[in-house]
Amino acid sequence: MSIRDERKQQSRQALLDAALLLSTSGRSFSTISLREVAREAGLVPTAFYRHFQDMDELGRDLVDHVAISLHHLLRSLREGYGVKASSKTRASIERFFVAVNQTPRHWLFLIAERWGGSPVVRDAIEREIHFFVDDLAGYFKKLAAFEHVNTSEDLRIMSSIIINLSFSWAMTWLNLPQDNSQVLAEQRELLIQNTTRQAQLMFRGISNWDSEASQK
Amino acid sequence: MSIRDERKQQSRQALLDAALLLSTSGRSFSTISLREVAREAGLVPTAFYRHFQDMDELGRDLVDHVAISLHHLLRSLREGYGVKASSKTRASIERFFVAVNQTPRHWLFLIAERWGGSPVVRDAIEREIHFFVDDLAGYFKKLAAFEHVNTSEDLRIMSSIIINLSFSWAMTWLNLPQDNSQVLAEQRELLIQNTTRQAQLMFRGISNWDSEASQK
DNA sequence: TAGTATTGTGAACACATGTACACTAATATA
DNA sequence: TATATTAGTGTACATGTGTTCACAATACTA
Repeated sequence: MSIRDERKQQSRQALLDAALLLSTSGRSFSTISLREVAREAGLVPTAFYRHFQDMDELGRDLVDHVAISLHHLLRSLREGYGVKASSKTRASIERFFVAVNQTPRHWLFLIAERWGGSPVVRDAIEREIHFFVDDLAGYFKKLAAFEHVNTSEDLRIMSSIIINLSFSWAMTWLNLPQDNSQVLAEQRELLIQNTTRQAQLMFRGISNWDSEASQK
Repeated sequence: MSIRDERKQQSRQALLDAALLLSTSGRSFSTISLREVAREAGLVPTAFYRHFQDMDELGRDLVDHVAISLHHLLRSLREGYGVKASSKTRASIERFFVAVNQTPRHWLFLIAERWGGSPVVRDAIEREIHFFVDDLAGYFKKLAAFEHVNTSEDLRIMSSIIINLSFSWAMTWLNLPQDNSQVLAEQRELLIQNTTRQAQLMFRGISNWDSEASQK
């Protein structure tokens, strides 16, 4: 890559980072302005147009960026799961929250903007979530615990439940008070227990599933 | 109530209605302006201040308004459920979607703004959802299907799963294309089937729940 | 090395916003 | 009936916005 292209990529990334930062610091994507993003990225407002046509295009690309990152993270989460097989549910939940802590702003952005104020971003996110659901369903297909689930439609349904619920979990986790006091540790422990039981309930439903009986 | 107070209430309500309308027409609460709200309500911008100190206060009151409405609706949903007892899941889901259709903007507002751009509104909504969860858990306690669930903590967990999932359901429902073509009818049918199975999976988990075994 | 392409700059614009202030018209109170 | 309250009005101002345009500086290309 040429020197010029490389620097352009840097500026571009600075704009994306700035937008992510601003839209996950108590406000939302649709409330931040082009000028703010440029300022945060250390650029003059007009330079924005050298990289994106408008905030919509920035939003779309940001969704792409975030979705790819989360996709990789989710896959690595699974692999970790594969090793210990169907060990303790609690351990899986803990690993999930660690993953959320790794890139909190990505989660915040994707989940908050899923129903947020920008139609363009909303649509882009909904598409990505669809991919997530399909991907997870495909993973389930290869898992022993799901052998008794006959149709791939049922697998998609389970995948979709888990993804939607995990979004609620992630947001509740990220909404815990910021200070790292004793209170936080207690609340985290409580939330982990709570979430673990939710997951256990899910798995009870799955292992007792009967594709034929619930057909109608 | 005096004539003056009555008219004041009317204007106040007009402002609340305008805010709800604007923030559920493709945009979000944090992107609408005080002037827009006043305009939509048929008032001059400065008249806004006769009713609310700022948009934050309007937002808080709007959450109150919406939460009360949904609370009543949910309770009436339950009563309808009580009659037919644990009849078909599908019928319950259908009644749920009918309820969503009854006040779509209330659902849109509450769910979208739950993680939206206004901290004030976010907090107010989180509080209300907490009440919803407690309320539903209290209802479960009296239900035969939940007799085997020992701790009220477990009841709250189930309640919380169902509420979070139902929000996803409502949003997916409301996101279906607007035109009332043949396509819409098909997509609705598909979504109803899909959602019904999700609910059935939940109930499988609940009826096979064992409070002791999952304790740790 | 000379000329071209492109990233970033600075000034300027028309416009929308939140809010302050003095004012009007109608209702409430004495 | 005379006076006091108050919901709604109209003007005004400082500020932030998206976008345009001509320009500067630097990396690419012939």
